[in-house]
Amino acid sequence: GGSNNGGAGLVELEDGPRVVLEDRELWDKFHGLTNEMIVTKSGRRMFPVVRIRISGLVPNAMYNVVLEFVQIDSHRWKYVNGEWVPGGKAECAPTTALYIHPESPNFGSHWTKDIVSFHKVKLTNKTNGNVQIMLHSLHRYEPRVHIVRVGADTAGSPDALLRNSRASSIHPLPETQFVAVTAYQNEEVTALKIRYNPFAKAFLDAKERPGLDPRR
Amino acid sequence: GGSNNGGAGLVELEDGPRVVLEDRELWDKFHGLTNEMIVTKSGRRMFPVVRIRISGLVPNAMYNVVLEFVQIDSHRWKYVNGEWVPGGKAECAPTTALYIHPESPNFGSHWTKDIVSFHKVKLTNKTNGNVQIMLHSLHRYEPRVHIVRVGADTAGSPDALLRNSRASSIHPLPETQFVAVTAYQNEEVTALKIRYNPFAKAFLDAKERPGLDPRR
DNA sequence: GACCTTCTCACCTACGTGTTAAGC
DNA sequence: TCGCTTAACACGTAGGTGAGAAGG
Repeated sequence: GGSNNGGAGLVELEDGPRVVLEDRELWDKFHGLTNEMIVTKSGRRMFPVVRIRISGLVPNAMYNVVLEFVQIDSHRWKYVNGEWVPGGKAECAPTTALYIHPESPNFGSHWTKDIVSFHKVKLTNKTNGNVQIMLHSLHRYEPRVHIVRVGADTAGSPDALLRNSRASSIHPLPETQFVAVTAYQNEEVTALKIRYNPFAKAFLDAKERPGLDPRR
Repeated sequence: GGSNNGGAGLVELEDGPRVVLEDRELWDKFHGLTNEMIVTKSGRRMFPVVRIRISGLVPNAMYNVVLEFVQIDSHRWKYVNGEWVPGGKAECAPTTALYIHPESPNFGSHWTKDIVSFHKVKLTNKTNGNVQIMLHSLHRYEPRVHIVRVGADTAGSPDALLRNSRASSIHPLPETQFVAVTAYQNEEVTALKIRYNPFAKAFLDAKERPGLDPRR
């Protein structure tokens, strides 16, 4: 802690966990277009991947790190004439979707020593009994990170852990907001996904090679 | 606990963690031939995979689960005329190799709710700075499982954790003993590896299809 | 030469992409 | 019809096999 240091020129002015989003430039590219994330029955990974740098934890204390998906509003959205517009009232109640980082629980020193990546989280539109995140297609979401202190005698469901708010901090990631879709609507978003996601390289080749590739 | 129950017909007669090896039939096939495990510079997975079922943990307590590779004797071994025979004295001091299960640390309830698999452990003969297990080729090893109780204020190196033996239990897995090799010596071992490891299916096809495959 | 190690290779497993056509 | 969802598909990434040739 450092809040009672008398303010002697310290950079850290606040106590408690701090979270910084990685790949900000990439996220901003998508956010500027209104980002979309595919949801499928079997679950789809996110791209870009939510990756964060954490600091301000007690090294020897134990924490869970949780990614939450908050439904931003109660509207259903439509993509018409190149822009997203709100439709009627939402037909479904906003649900809380929680993804516990698979390295949880772990020591503060573990979470802060390296970038924490949520590349394994999968988004779905079906209520699988799995560990996947169920979202409503054509609704908007904002990912948030929760850092929850746990002890060797603290157990219970993820929800119970989050409600124990005295030992929990919340870190919104507004740059990672997105609309859940079953198929991409904005072709500029599709182009960005293909350009930067290595798993979509097959489609990048088809579009970029003619004219740019000096081979042959 | 159950050691002071007066022996009223209970199955569990002892306190503390219990470990049972999975895939016993498969392991016994290899053990009967004297099992071999490949070591490479970049690290090689084990096959069969060490998979265990754990019980007898305190659900809300925190544990590390560790796989240790104990050099059985100080001899160097040779494969001559179809059998393994001890050579001269060992030229290298027996080392202790520890692999902390990647889900560590975790609650007792986590470790006991499902099979714990060590499929990601990699064996090497080079001192990489990595998390890989360094073994001496042509020496014999016995894998052992350590279950180490840890608290939110317990930190330190893996070795330090193991030496804190008051909160640690050791579970030898004699059926998983093997000779570390850079190339298989016993062709019967090779045949078993090909037969049961899905990643070696290419070689299974080449050997089993002619005469057995009704296609064509 | 005999023995052991290293490297490259074809051939797998496993699964992450957007596309496309069909379904509703 | 139109809008949205689903499933099959081709084509990638990523990496686990023993074989076999080459090296020491």
